[in-house]
Amino acid sequence: MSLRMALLGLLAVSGPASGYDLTKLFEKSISHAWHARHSQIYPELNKMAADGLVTVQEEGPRGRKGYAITEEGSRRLREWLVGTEHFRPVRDEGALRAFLLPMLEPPEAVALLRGEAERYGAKLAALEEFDRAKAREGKSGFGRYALDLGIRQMRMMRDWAEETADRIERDDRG
Amino acid sequence: MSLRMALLGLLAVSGPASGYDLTKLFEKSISHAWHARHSQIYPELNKMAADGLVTVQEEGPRGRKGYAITEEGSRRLREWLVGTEHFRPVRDEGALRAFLLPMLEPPEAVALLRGEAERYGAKLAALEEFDRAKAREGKSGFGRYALDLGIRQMRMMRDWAEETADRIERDDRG
DNA sequence: TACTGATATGTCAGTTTCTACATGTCAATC
DNA sequence: GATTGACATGTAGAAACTGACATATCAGTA
Repeated sequence: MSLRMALLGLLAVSGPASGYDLTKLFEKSISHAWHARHSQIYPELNKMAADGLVTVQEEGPRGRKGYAITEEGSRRLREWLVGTEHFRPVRDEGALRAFLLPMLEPPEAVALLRGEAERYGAKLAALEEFDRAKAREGKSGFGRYALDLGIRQMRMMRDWAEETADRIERDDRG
Repeated sequence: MSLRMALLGLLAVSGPASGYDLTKLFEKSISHAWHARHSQIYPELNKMAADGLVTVQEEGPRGRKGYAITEEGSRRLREWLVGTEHFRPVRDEGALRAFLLPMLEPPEAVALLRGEAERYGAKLAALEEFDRAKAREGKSGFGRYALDLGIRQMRMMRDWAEETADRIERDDRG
């Protein structure tokens, strides 16, 4: 269900798009929240078209199909959002690794954490740049709340990794 | 691989445990990072035993099997941790919903966010209590870094939901 | 003209995960 | 003695997801 809803959301927010576009949009806009490959997206779009949630609006060069969300799709998305009890549990390998840190020798753990802090910092910089670009384009308000969340997540992870590395070094020496 | 490594980590940290224990430990200690049901855990433990990563140390009442991590299991876990090239993408339905908020009318979005803020706040309180209990038991240092991360995550999500609800209300009125 | 890289869509086999079903023991209480 | 709830392990079918394979077009450039 989540993939369907993510695709409907992207179509609603960004307007009509092809499977190829959606694959890239996933990467660019919500990769820190949900992830899907083209091998999952293409079949799903076909099923969604069969179920009347999207329509093929135009056919472009290279077999391109432009999908658009339907009334039905929009209705279903809103229902799902308001509906109380989904909540697929989080799966975050980065956080899992954090839990497993005690298995390593302190210097190894510190090296791992410094590396992660760097990666999170890079991702943070990319998201902040994206945010600035959106601000310049004048796209304000509603659409940027998720981006704000992404930025907060990356900043939190970076700070945690950095501070935990510091703490381990301090405890190791102390 | 992640499930295997999570189970090895739990066995290493908490000592020998049964599938039943591990199911509850998952819930209690790393549910905000990784999740698994007993229907996934029991078969995995059997496979891990066949692969020599764990051994059945004792057989208790009601068919209980006490698993312990082996040398080989410990080695594999450390290898996996240090090895660079994993990074399963994050899947977080809460964050996905954040992205989809623009689909709702402002009052609906605000109600949704207030509800989530409350849930995150409750989870935060539970983790903080767990942390205090650990501190009282004198379990300090290394083992608590993951718990610290969990606390930061819950606080971040709660604050984001609360502040975003405020912003939407402000924008809606303004 | 040939090559390269981005665009574009698909399938398939294997792995992971979810939901539901299924079974039985032991301790405490009524 | 019967019931209840926590303990304890499993299976099976379906859905979601991954990684690799497969194919073809179009634009720009060497």
